[in-house]
Amino acid sequence: MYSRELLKGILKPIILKLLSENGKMYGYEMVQKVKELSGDKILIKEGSLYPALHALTSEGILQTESVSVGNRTRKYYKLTSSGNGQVQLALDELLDFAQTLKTIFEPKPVVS
Amino acid sequence: MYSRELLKGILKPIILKLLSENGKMYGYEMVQKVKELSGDKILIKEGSLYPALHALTSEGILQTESVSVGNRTRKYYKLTSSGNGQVQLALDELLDFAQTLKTIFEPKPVVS
DNA sequence: CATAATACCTCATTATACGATGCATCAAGA
DNA sequence: TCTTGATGCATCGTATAATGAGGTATTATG
Repeated sequence: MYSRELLKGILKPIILKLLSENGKMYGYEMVQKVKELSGDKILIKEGSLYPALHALTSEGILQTESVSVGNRTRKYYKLTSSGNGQVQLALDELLDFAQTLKTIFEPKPVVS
Repeated sequence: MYSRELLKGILKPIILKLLSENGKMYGYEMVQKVKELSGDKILIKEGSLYPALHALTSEGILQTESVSVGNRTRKYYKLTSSGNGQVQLALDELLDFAQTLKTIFEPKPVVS
């Protein structure tokens, strides 16, 4: 698990990335998926995820679809067409950011 | 420039990285160096930098040395011996984080 | 029968980067 | 000479987003 503040700013992009690749997912599923993708290093908390999903929905980027599974309700999220158009910019920024971090923190070889 | 929140959590590690490689630096110099290293993508603001430097100093990780340059005072920062021992963990975390981001956001090749 | 996993949710707290602001020196050009 | 931009330090209120703690309910497992 990374230090708390490092994760700021990456939650919404992660959601967008997941949905752009998988079409539709529900909250609990996203938590599991990110845990798996990150090798247990990023554990999204429900207290973070649900507010983020609601925000993206009210921004018109996501839309929901509720499905009953037995007696439980499962709420699927997917990108709106408007959301679809905005995803690539967010993902590009994150990739670029990751590359910049690598460049900065790459160990400088010791001259021997 | 990256979206504001993305930069949370990377400022102190950046400072540690700079000092571990350059021995001693002063604040203004760090701002320029990061700008250069990041290709103008990370512009550290003074309102962020100086409080961070002070915090690291009061945590015993950095120590200062004031030098007069003409009529101006320049405040150099360097790692304490205690700080030196803690640097590697922080830098490793950031490198690891950068790699995780890359893994997550790497474009998934479209199967054609 | 109890516990863990599934599945959703809200809200106060916390951490940190930023903008605005302030002060002062120095170099360069109009 | 005057003004602008760069150098160089600093403080402080604001904004933002992730978290922890709390809540409710269903389903599977031992």
